[in-house]
Amino acid sequence: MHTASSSLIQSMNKIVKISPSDYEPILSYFKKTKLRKKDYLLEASQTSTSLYFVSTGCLRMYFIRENGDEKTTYFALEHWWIADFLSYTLSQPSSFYIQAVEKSEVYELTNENQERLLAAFPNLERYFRLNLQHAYGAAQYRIKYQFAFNKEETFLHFKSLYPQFVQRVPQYMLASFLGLTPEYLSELRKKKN
Amino acid sequence: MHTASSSLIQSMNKIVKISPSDYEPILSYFKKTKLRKKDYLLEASQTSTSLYFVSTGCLRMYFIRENGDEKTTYFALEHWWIADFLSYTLSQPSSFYIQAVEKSEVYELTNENQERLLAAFPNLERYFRLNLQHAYGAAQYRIKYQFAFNKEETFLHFKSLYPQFVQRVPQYMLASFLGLTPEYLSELRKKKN
DNA sequence: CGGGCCTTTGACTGGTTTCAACTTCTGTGG
DNA sequence: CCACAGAAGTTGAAACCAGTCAAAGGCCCG
Repeated sequence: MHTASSSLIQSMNKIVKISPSDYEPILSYFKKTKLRKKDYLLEASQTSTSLYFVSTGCLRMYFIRENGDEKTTYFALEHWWIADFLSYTLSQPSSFYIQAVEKSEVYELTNENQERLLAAFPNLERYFRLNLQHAYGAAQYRIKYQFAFNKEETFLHFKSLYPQFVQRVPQYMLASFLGLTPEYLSELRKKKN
Repeated sequence: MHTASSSLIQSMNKIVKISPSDYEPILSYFKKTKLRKKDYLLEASQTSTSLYFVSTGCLRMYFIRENGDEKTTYFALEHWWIADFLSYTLSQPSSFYIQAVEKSEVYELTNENQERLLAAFPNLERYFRLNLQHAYGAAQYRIKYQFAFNKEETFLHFKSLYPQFVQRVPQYMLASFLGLTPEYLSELRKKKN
C-alpha cells in the first residue's frame, strides 16, 4: 500500500504505465537513504557511480574554485534526479560535490543496479530517457539565461520563478548558484524589494 | 553497403548492436537533408518537433537578446545531435534558432517518427538515453566552466580544447558562444597568442 | 572592383567584485 | 536552557574586468 505512494513510483507512473505488482520488485533495485543536513553523496575526485532521486528535502551540486570558494551549479528538489552525469557516463572522476542542503531522503540507484533494473523492466528505458531529455532541455535554457541577463535581471528572474525557494537556502548558496557574490546579492535584495 | 557507412548507423553501433539487415529499415525513419550555409532548421517561436543528427558540417543554436544581438549557446559538429530539447519534450515554442554555420548534411527525426522508430526497435531507447546522458553531463560541465573561469581563462581553455575549431567559425559567433564581445575577444587574441 | 560585413583599436564607462569591518543569526556544549 | 563562538549576512569604499561606442582597416564575395 505505502509503496504505491512512493514518490519514485509516482514519478515513473507519470511517464510509463507500471503495474502495481511491479512496484515492489522495482523498488528493490534502489536503496533508500536518509541524509542529515550537510551529508555528502559524492565528493570531488570520486567517480559518480550512482544516480539519486530526491524523495524529500533538497540537495545541491557544487565545486570548489582554485581560490577556494565554492560555486553551486545545481539544486535538486523533491522528485528531481541528481548526479554528475558525465562522471557517471564515462566512469571518470567527478569535480563536483553532492551534498544535502537540508534533512533529506533519497533513492540511490547504482550503475550496476540500473543495468539490472532496465534488463528486468525495459519499459523504464523510456522513463530515464524522457527525464534526461527534460533535464538537458532545462540546462539549455539555464545556459541561455546566463547569456540573456545581467546579474540583477538573473536574480529578479529567478525570484519570480521560485519565490519560495529563495527563502529555503542560505543566501551564499543562492548567490553562487546565480553567479554573483553574497555581498552583491545582499545589495540587490534591499534595492528592488 | 553504403548504408553501413552511414555516420548515423555508426553512431548507433557504438552503443547498441544493430544487425546489418536493420540498417535500411532504421534509416527509413529519418529524412536526410542538405543545408546551405545559413539555412535554418528552427526559428524562435516555432516548436522544435524534430531532432537532428549532424552527418557533416556544423550547426549552431542561438537566440536573440532584447537589445537585438545574437548569442550562440551551442555548436553541433559531425556526429552530434541538436535540438531545443525543452521545446521538443514539452511541445512548447522555442526561443532558439538552429542554423547551419557551413554547408552541412543532417538526418532529421520527427517526433512522430521517433515514436515509431522506438516502437519498432526498442533497443534504440538505450542509444538515445545514453546520448542524452552524455550531452546533459557535458552541459553540467559547461555550466561549471562559466562559473570557474573569467573571460580570458574561458577563451584559453576553449582554445586548448578545440584549437582547430577556433578557426572554423566567424569570431563574432565564437565570441558570443564564449560569452564575451567580439571586441574583447579580439583583444585577448593578440594579447596571449 | 566595389560594398558591406567582419575585425581591430582605443578611450571611456559602469556593473560587479573585492576587501574589511561590523552586525545578526545559529547551533552546540556546558 | 543559556552563552558564546563561529558562520552568515550587511554595509560602504575602492579597484577592475569587461562592455559600449565610434571610427578605421581588412577582407570576402558578388
